[in-house]
Order: sequence, then C-alpha cells, then structure tokens
Amino acid sequence: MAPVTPRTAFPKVLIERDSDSEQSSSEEEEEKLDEEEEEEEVGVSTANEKTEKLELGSDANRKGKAPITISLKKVCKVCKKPGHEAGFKGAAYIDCPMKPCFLCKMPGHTTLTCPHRVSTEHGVVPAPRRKACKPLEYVFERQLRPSLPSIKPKYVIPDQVNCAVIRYHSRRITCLEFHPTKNNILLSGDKKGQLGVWDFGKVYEKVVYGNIHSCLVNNMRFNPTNDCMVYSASSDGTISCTDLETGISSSPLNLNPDGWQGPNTWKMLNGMDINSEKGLVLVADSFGFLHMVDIRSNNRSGDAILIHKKGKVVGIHCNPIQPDIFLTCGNDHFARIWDLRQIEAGSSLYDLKHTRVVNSAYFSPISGTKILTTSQDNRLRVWDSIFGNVDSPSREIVHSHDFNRHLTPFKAEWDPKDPSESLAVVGRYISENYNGAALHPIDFIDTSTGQLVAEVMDPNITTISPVNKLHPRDDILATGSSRSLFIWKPKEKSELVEEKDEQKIVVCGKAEKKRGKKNGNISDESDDEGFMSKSKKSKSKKTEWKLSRCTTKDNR
DNA sequence: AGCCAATGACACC
DNA sequence: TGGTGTCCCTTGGC
Repeated sequence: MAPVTPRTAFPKVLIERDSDSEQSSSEEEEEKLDEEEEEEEVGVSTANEKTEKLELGSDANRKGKAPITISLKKVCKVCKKPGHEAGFKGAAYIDCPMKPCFLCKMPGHTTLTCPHRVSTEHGVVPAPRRKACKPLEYVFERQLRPSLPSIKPKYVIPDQVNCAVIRYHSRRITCLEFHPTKNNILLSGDKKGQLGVWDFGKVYEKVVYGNIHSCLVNNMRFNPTNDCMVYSASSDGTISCTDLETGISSSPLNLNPDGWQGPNTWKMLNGMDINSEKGLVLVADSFGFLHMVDIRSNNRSGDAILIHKKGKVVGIHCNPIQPDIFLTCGNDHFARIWDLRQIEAGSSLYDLKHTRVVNSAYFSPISGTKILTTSQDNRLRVWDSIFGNVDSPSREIVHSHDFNRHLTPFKAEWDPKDPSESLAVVGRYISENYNGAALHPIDFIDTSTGQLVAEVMDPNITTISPVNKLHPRDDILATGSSRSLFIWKPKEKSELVEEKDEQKIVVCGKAEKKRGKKNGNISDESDDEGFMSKSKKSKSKKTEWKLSRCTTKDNR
C-alpha cells in the first residue's frame, strides 16, 4: 500500500455515505480521499435522505479553505444523481431515466420501453416501422406479431459462424472488402494501417501487410482492370496501390508530403470509390475536398474540389449504372449527389439533409436508383427513388448504431445479391440479453418496410461488430469485430458442426507469439481459454466452437 | 478486479 | 468562430 501522506494544507473534506452502506475503516477512507481529492463534489445529497457526514482534514479548515464535500452514496454514473443507477445489471443494461432514450433519442422513456426497440420476448421480431410510433399501432403490432404464423423468410441469412480468425489484427478492424473474382479472399484494414489478406476457404492462409499505411485504413477498392491491385485510403493522407501477391505498394496520392505539421494541416482520407468507366479513383479528405487519381497513369488528376464545407467527407459511392453520378456524405450532416461531368464547388445535384453526421451513403447495388444512409442520429434513411422527390427520405428506420469514438463508425450496406434491392446489413450498438449474455447482434433489415428480418449473433462474439460486408456472389457475411474476423454462412450451408471443422478457428496474437513461428497445435490452452472467458457477461451455452485443437499456419 | 488510455463529435461560451 | 470540456452499453492491457 502506498503511504498516506498527511495533507495539512488541504481544505476541510466532508464525506457523505448512505447510512445503510457498510462502514469502512478510517484507513480506507483516507485511501478514498486520496483518489477523489480533485473531485469537488461527487453526488448531491437531499434533505430527506439519510446520509452520514465524516469530516477530515480539520487542520486545513483552520486555515480557512472552503469545505469540500465527497459523497460515497451511490449515484448514477450517467447523470451523477442519486436514487437510481445506470449500467449493466447482469446482461441487461439499465438506462438513466434522466436522459433521452438511448435508442430513438426522444425524451420521456428509456430503451426498455422505447416503441422502436426490438422486442426480446419473441426472439426475432420485426422492428416497427417509422409510423409505428403511434401507440395504438404499436400495441397492435406487438400483439399480432407473435400469433402470426412464421413464414419462411425469402432472404437467405448467413446466421452461423463458419470460420474465424481471432485477434487477427493488432488493432480494431476498420474496413472489409471481398475479392472481386476469388470467392474465398477477404481483405481487411485496421486502425494501425495494416492490410490483411485472408483465404477463409483454407482458413490458415493469411497474410498481414504492415508497411502500407501508418494509421487507419478507411476504405479499400480493387482496380477494376487488374484484380491483383488494390487501392486503399488512409488517415495518413495517402492512397496506396498495393500488389496483393507481393505486398509492394506505391502511393499515387500523398496529402501530407511534409509530414506532421500539427492537426490543423494534417489531412486524412476517408471516403473512396472508383469510377471504372473513366478509370478514376475518387477520394475525399478530412477538410472536405475531393481528389482524383488516374488509374492508368497512377497519378493525380485535376485539382481538389471542395464538396463538403464543414470538414470530413466520410463516404463516396459511384452509381453502379451511371458511374459519373456519385454520392458523398460527411460531417456537415449532408449526403450529396454529384455529376462528375460538371463538378465544381457547390455544384451538387441534390443535398440530402440529416440531423447528424452521415456515416455512409450508398446507391442500391443493381439499379442504383435507391439510396441508403446511416446517420449518427440512430436512423437509417431510405430514398426509394432518386428520380422522385428527394427532399425527404421515403423512410427513417430507428436503429441503434450510435457514434462512439472507440468504435469504427457503423455503416448499413445493401445486400448486393438481393434482386429486390431491399435487404441491408448493419451491426447493432445496443446489447440485448440473450439467455443471460449481453450480445450485440448484426441486423438484417428490410429497408422497404423497416422490418428486422434477422438478427445474427454468437455467444462467443461479445464485442460490437460495426464492420460488416456481404459477399457479392455467395451467401456469406464477413464481420469485423474488434480485432477479429468472422465468416458467417447460412445454417444449412455451414459445415462447422462437423467434427473435422473444429480446426476452422484460428487464434492469433499472444498464443501465436508464444509458439513463435512454429506451426502445429496450440499447446497453451490457457490463452484460448482466455479468449473464451473474456465473455464474462455471457452465461449462455457456447457454440460448438472448439478452440483447443485449432491449428495455425502463417505464411509471413 | 479495477484503472487507464486511445480519441471524435458536439455543445457551450 | 475557435477553444475547451464532456461524454450512455468500448476494448485491451497492465
């Protein structure tokens, strides 16, 4: 224990505590005082609450310093007021009643009673439509749903983890991209700037390139004329063009040629897409400017154009049918539609207003006539036709995907295989109690109705999964959750239940380091146990994942 | 088990 | 308008 130094010059301190709480020894009190010495007042006491006040540091009081009150009563960690407590109670999170609903952001109720909340009572229950906030309709919806016969969903949902690389990256995963022709290759970018290439068909075949970027890889796109080459946009301000076979990369664009000159000049690249017709990489920076790179010459093309005035542009998407038409979104709370043939500052065709930052905006994958946006106001917005009135969205779908500075921003993405262009996938921030486990599912939403088609989860995945990508041809979902990657397949197609496939989970990180570069079985089971036991909130039955016999091979 | 750091949006002045 | 303080369900490491 650290020695407790007497604080003679410290002002008088009052400690309040609940009268029914346990008394601690004076030594402990002094420790607590030590920890909270900077706190002026923690918690507020009211007259009708029984509190016990302890006085410390009377020495200081004599010197005339103002008394400081420290309350040891239990207060809400959110609003700092007594009488209630926010936080996890087991696997269920109790909201602070003093704050607006964490889900829909409206005051007067909490997420537990929010009409937009996905019901936990019946497993997969459709999320109500926007208009279902009318109490009557909501009640009808809730009462009718469970009694309706279950209809076989028309969508094929990859709902079972087929294989995984645990702690594959050394920092959290920021983006994913499937190979355009090789069905089993998944690219992943992380916060550290590393680029992973994983053959999830062979599972053990994985490479991580660590020298391409120095920080966050925000977006990756394959060269449309050479699927060996991939472009990546990074917060280090560069576009890299990497040969996946060799890992050799070039930088056709570098917005920080003079290195770090402070935050006011450091440019970051977020949104990126490729206009395959013109052979142009479109990329936008954190100061709102659009830059272009010619694929043939691998050089800059034209000047930077201001497209979002208030800072960062986070997303760019070229229309699949008419690539000259492209969509951008950014920190200025707008998604904007542009025509590349007549582009200059302020020349956007349409401006789609949002109330918060727009994390992503995508044209529908086949016809390119719909738009899906994800905004930090916890709403997905759908425009059913860009030819109609685009002044307001056709639908707003309340969905939990809050901004958190420690998470990769959530982006709802279309299923590229859905001919009706209605299915979208997006991770969920808020957790639910699934048999005693607090899990964050990945949601499949019918954007034409707002209904939740499916929520997929696994008791072993206790971290939030903000990064999700649906395979362009196969019924496969790739998920980036923290540092791990998961491949989901539909239950009927998943072979994981079979004994031989116990080796489909590859553990990286510590376990790998301990083993050095040697291949073979992981002998140190405790590390694997470490991963399994990380799901401390999880009390439900683990899936048939068996980590103890997994084998890794690293071709680095 | 408990603390800490990393670090983006935004409200407020 | 720019500086600053605050922040609700994070995650991993020590």
